[in-house]
Amino acid sequence: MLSDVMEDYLKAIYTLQMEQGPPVSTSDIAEYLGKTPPTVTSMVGKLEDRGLVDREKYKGVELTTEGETVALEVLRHHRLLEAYLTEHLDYSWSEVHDEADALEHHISEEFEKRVAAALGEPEVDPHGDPIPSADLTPPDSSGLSVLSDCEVGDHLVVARVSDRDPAELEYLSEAGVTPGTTIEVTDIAPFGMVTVRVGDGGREQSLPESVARTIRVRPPDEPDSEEVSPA
Amino acid sequence: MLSDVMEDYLKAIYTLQMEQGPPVSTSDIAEYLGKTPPTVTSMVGKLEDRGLVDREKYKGVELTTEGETVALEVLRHHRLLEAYLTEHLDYSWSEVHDEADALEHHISEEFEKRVAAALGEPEVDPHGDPIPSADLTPPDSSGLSVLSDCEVGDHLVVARVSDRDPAELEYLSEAGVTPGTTIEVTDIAPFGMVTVRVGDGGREQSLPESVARTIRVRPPDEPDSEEVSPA
DNA sequence: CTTTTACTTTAGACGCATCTAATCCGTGGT
DNA sequence: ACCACGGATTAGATGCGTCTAAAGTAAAAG
Repeated sequence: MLSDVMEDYLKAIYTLQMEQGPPVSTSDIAEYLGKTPPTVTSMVGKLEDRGLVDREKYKGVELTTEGETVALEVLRHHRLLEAYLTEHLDYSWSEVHDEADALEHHISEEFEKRVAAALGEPEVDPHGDPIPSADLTPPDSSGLSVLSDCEVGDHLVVARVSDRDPAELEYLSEAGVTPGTTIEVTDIAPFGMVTVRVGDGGREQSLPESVARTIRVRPPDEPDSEEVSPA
Repeated sequence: MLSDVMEDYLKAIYTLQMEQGPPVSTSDIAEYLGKTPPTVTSMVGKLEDRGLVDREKYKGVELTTEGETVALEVLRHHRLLEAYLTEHLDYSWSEVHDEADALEHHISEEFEKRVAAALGEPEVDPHGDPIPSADLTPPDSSGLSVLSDCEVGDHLVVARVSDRDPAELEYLSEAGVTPGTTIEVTDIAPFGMVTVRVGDGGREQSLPESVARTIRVRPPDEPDSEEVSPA
């Protein structure tokens, strides 16, 4: 049996691996989880003993296949819950993350099944993050770029936004920058401030670099026309 | 902040107080929670330090008003969850208890509100147990008797059944003995085996004393008819 | 009134997750 | 090559919740 805490570490390592690629450093995990580095070292040792991570001392850590499977299971719970809360309990985009974090370790397989069924086996959560399938094969995230890496004139579709900061989500929701929305980059100012035109003829919206960095985008569906519609 | 475990103890003490009246013994709590008596002594000491229980050494323990409020909050979560799972996620009567036990400590006040709203502010859970109101005033449970204390010829309405044993619930569900059902006691055999006629002209069903002891009944709605019940 | 018995509490230990303080790599700068 | 500095690990302590074994108490039985 794995503790909630271990699951949190595995989820954190998975997320950091997605963002930066392996290996993941002790201090990055510590910062992500709000723990001190010695605490992380100690926990990572236990995860290694259980075969959930591979580790090279003083270097970093990487999930084993088994560890990744656990992380995907937790992430599936998390994202199904986010979707369910949004869809059936009238939660807004920005409220679901903390609730899902609290519940994800405590739902049964049965609950997971029923929630997935009630939602019609969804493939993405409200933030655009892919929901791992029931068989826990790693979702494919290729073909996405980070908004802050794009260039003026790019026509894009918002694929995902980070679910970690409710204030940011509130802001993006106001701005109309939600998964599936078409945007055009109209300006990139100093310090990475990105200005985009939202929707087909919509308003312009400037996003600080710290926000643009957390937004993932993909090319529009029909690459040969001017502006296209989202998925 | 109270730990999950402390909440479990308070809930257990509350339940035992309802069943047996205060004070509640160390060993009863231990048995109810599946812990050893020394563990309970130790935990009860901590609850006392926090002002959640009153205790007299070697005698027993009783909830303070504050402790009772916490217990009612947890119970409200538990029973709302049971109702929600049954109503909206297609759970059966016998499956909901464990799931609710796992989730009751981890839902937010917001979640509680939305679930209650989705259900239309229900007053009882699927087992007939009263759901404490949002202001956490103690529910009134007077007017109920235990089926095993009733007599042959009594006409009764099933008010509540215990939610703790899924197998028993399965059995009662089969037997048609569910909250709201009218029954008539037709026989009481040695060792407390109670036989009842279920529904108006329905079949007869024998219930072992261990089961009859967990069923709470009330008199039928019109008290001026044939037979009425004991205290 | 004494003894037995059942139950409760104290004593002492353990594993988990965490921290602070101290020590230990490894690498980039000179 | 050397060394300094940033990041990682070890050392050691703490609080929680749990256990077993030993000691204590209260109430029933004699």
